[in-house]
Amino acid sequence: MVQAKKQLFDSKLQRCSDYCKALSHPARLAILKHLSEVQTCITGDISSEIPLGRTTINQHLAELKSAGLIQGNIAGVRTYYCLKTEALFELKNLIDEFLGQICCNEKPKEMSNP
Amino acid sequence: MVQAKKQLFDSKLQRCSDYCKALSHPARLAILKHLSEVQTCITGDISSEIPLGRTTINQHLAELKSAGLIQGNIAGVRTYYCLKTEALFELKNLIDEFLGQICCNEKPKEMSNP
DNA sequence: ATTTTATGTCGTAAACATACGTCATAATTT
DNA sequence: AAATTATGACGTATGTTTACGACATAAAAT
Repeated sequence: MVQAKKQLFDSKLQRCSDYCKALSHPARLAILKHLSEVQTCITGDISSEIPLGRTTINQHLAELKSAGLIQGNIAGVRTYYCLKTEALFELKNLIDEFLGQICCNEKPKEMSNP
Repeated sequence: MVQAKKQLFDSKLQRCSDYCKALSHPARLAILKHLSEVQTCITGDISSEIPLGRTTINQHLAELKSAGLIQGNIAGVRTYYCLKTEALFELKNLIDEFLGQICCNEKPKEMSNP
């Protein structure tokens, strides 16, 4: 395994990069956006919204699910997907914290510290 | 080209996913973090900080450069790298905007009007 | 002038990601 | 009971990323 080198890094950097990876394809961003608009919907709705084949969408959904950003609830023959807002907040916090550390000050109120 | 399908998506989603892709490896996050701590340094410093071979680091540096997140200034035999803060702010804004749209309200301060 | 140093370029193997077709299956509908 | 529908699982071709060794080159040090 060549990619095992990822394990050598700080676990916070790993989690942050994993979330970023989940966001690293426009189809996945479009899926998240669509889910936020309709709250919940089935796979078929998503694949008719987005210009990719159904199985490709399914693959992207599986990735978002394994990143923890969405969840699927099975109801008979359908699976209803929705956002996992806790994870989206965690992601936001991780990215904000990272960017705050390296550049964009995340807490512009705290002027009184080295 | 299979990946040409990316072109079918909204350009803002594309830019956002491209930035996220640049952040999708812990080595690249570690490089950005190191650069923020030392302001500027040469390739060799980075590859002794980070547990990967020099050419691998070079590859990651090239990716960060092509994403516009860092720049390298040649001085004799050395190349001094530093962060490009404008790009980091743009990245922050894009991600904040995206996450704000889908979940985490991005402007909790603005209760009235600009 | 020769050696050392810092970096970039090229090649490449292995692993992963992307995109989709086909098949299997289980719940509805007819 | 048979047909339809929605989805997941599997296979696979092509493309991309990751990781690194080997070589090239140009500046600096000796």
